[in-house]
Amino acid sequence: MKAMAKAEIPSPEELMKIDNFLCFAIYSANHAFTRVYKPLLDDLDLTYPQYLVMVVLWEKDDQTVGSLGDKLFLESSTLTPMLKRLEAMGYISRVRDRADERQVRVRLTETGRALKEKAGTVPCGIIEATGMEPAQIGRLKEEIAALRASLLR
Amino acid sequence: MKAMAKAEIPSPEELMKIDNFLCFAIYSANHAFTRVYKPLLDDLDLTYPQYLVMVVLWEKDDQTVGSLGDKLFLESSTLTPMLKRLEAMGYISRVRDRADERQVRVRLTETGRALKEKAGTVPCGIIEATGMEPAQIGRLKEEIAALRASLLR
DNA sequence: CCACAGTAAATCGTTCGCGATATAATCGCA
DNA sequence: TGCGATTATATCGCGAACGATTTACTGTGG
Repeated sequence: MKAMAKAEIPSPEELMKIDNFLCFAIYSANHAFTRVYKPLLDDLDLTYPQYLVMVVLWEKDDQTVGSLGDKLFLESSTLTPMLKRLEAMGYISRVRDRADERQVRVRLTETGRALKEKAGTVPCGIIEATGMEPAQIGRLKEEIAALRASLLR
Repeated sequence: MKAMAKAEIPSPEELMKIDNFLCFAIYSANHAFTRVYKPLLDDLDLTYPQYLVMVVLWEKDDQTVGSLGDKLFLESSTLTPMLKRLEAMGYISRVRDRADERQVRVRLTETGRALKEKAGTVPCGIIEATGMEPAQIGRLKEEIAALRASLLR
């Protein structure tokens, strides 16, 4: 056996190996998720980031761009073009708020709302691909969310 | 208290909430890492993905595009433009292999090699930003690497 | 009432990331 | 030998993602 799993301080050499990078594990796992999602989302004509936007809207309809950005940790410079594509596909509408014309209200269309049913099987497919138990998934998710909070602090 | 943390099967409703998505935790943590890296890498004139390429080369110089892609889980369509930028910056050279002209050998320049010293403090800055202990980081990294393996299976 | 600070989206330019495809070199085998 | 299959990289088009900036609206103090 090669590592005694003592609480040793990692040497600078070890610190510089890509396979010891937590960030790289996350970076590459993120790409892996994207690839797993691809075939599942092709049916819905959604990309993975677009799907995340739809999930947020299915959870709560009629949100501003800013509110979506807060939940997804994305900037308006990312969201605006994405939302325009979703609008062009007929899944959402984008309308200036009458009361505050600075804001744009993003709403599901009937088609967009209906898509939720069709997407119902997607999470199962993903869970299966992880090869993990729901409880384990939940635990890992919490740890990573906590990490994210630290990083954004 | 709202959740008894029993090993219940999550309801379809719960499954469709973005904050319960493991993939979203990873997606957003990845963006968070990118933002933390930005100021640390600005000194080196590297983007975060470029930095990862350099790390792999510092670990082992003189690799083919394919070998880099295997280690970073990236396609040539992603790497080729990135490597051209690193070459234009003077950090690497790209030369066709004499023995097998299909391959391109990527090598560090003197400048590129020297950059490793300057980058020495980066991992510490990142570890600090995670707010985690090295052992904890290692454990989490392993879990996510295992997840990645499952997803790519 | 109005200049001005603040806020919300949109726009622009750059870099990543991929799939599909193209190009070019090598390999296998008849 | 030579030709079809395979392999390695490059190219292209598209969709994220961001920082910096712009545009347009709101809200406030004088």
